[in-house]
Amino acid sequence: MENESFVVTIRSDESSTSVEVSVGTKAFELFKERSEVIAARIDGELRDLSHLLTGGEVIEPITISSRDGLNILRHSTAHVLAQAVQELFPAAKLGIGPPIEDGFYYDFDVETPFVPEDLEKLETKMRQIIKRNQRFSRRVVADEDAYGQFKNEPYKMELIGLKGSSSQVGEGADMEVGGSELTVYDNIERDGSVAWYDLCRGPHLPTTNRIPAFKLMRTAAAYWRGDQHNKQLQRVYGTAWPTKEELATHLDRIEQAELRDHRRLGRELDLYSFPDEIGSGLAIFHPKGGVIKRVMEDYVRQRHIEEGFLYVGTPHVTKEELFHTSGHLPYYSETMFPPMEFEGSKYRVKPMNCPMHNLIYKSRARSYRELPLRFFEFGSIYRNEKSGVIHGLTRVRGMTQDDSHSYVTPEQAGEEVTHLLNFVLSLLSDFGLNDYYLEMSTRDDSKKDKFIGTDEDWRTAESVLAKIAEDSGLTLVADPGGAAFYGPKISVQARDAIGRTWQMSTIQYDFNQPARFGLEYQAADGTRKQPVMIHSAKFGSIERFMGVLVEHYAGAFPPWLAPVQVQGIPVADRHVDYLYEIARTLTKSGIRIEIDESDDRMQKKIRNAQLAKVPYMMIVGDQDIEANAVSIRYRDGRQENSIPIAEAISMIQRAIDAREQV
RNA sequence: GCCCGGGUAGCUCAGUGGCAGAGCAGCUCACUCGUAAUGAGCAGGUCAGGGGUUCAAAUCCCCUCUCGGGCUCCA
Repeated sequence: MENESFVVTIRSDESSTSVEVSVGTKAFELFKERSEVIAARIDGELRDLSHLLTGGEVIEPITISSRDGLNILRHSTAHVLAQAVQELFPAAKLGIGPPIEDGFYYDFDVETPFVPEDLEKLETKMRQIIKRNQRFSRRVVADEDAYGQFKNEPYKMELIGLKGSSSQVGEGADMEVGGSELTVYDNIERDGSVAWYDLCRGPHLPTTNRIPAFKLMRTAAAYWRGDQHNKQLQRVYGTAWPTKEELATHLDRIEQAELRDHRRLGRELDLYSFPDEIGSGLAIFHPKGGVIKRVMEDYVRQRHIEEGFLYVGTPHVTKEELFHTSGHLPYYSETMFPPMEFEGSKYRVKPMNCPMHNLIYKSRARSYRELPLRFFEFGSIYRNEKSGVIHGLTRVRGMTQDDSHSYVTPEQAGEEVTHLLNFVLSLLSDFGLNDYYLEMSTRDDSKKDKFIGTDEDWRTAESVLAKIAEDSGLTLVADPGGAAFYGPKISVQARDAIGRTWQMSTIQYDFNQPARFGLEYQAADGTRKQPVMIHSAKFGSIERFMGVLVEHYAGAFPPWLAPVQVQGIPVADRHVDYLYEIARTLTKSGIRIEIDESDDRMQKKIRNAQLAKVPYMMIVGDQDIEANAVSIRYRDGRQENSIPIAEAISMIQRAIDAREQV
């Protein structure tokens, strides 16, 4: 055997070195000393460490903790799960099993859906497979051979047939057939026998015992290839991490996230509830939630007026003919509550406010001199959201939109959209939300029956919005097919503090309703022209926005939003009157103070105020009274003693006015 | 809407066919206290609702409502 050699380049973030290796060298031999390296990017392609080098390659090590490395770890763990499922449930058919954010899933077609106890059995089996230390071994197969080897796996057969048209395959499935050639990964036992194999693009960990820490999280059903007309498969979600500590940290993060769930905090802080007696997806606001809601509304109403909006009011129900005019029937009827028969007419609760605002516009002749004409209200709307999607305050059936409609000339449209976007962003910032991105929702050209209007009008509308969205400099995500039936939209997707995103503010460009309602204005040249209307909700819905705020602040609101701003705590009964005296002054300035005159001990009162997440505890005892002062304790345990009364009040007032967090 | 899992006191939960339970919250009484739970007592339930099996059902079966997780949907 010749001892021929050649040169390859190893590149890492900062450096690049050439090494001479002998023919037949595999990638892992370059990283023998580095157990954290689990794969390699070779000439730009992710490869297994068993990849055979032929000379001249540029090789980047992939560590298990890198983004690619985590995906590989999780994808390999998904394979181990699938193997475990088929060992325990031999009749199970394989779906797909991709890595996802923080974990992975694998879909299976099984006769009986998995139950929670199955997860424990599967975890035990997976640990055995990991211990057996099987090798992940890649091989390329021809289509014909693949059909033979997967003849008992109908879903894999379907994917093989779809190879190369990955856009049609469905989310996640490119892990199976995303490459240019079909590959199979064999799981090979230490005795050389093949324990299991799966259609897969790879790459994978070298062996199963390179999975340091994993956990199966939950089961769920999922439609095959994401289409509700297809069969539902049983999905198992899991997570995997480079170390046991990171797994523990991840599980702890999830626990922390549950503590700030707005449904839980709503109950604990007595903000709102969802009584069965009223119906699913319909919230009631308790006094403390009512304070937050009112402060939000007062503030946003004031800001609208400052921005040139005219406050209007419209009813909750209307004869349904109005929605034929607007196009909601039939385009939107599935999402509307069914009609009520009344005095020979069918009435509907409104799912949107725009038709009503159009009637205000139409109530008299309009001149170009009035435009932009901006109507705004808190419109209570009702939508028949499917039962399975209702979720606390963030997905409800009855909500209030801070809804506006700007009627503009086509020439003014761009400027008005810019104005609205800036307005929206300033409001988000006032509420302390700064983690969001924009989404641009356009028409799906293949589903024209879901949208009204001409191609040309849609092109115009989409280009106006797209330009402004791009000019904003914010992250912009495309959402093809997500437009309203009457026009495209820009929306703000805000992240709550635990990373979930919600559609909040929307700005929609609508050329359809002005035409359907016959809206017009008299132009400077005396002709009658059709306005464009721009729909916009700044919070989106007050309910959803409040839900996101509760989670963002974990219930510890900045003083201007806090239901109780100051909790008065007397050290003993004899200090109560002094507190009430101070409370009179605070109440006069509009500061919300409550005094705890229960016969709890002072320590208990502090605990209660702490659990209620009140921003200022005003504690008063003999020493404070003597000094004509108060002591202020904050939620983080910080305390300032003996602050003169006037100074304490102005300090609190300043924080409220500045909308600061304390 | 679909799949799975839940629903026991205001809240969090125990209770696998044989008398309905605990902690917290609530109420009463005592204590008047300087930084995250004072003590004692009392009250609180159509075990989601309806139907069935059984001598006997919170417990087993069926239907409905509802909540949770996920999928689909999401102006």
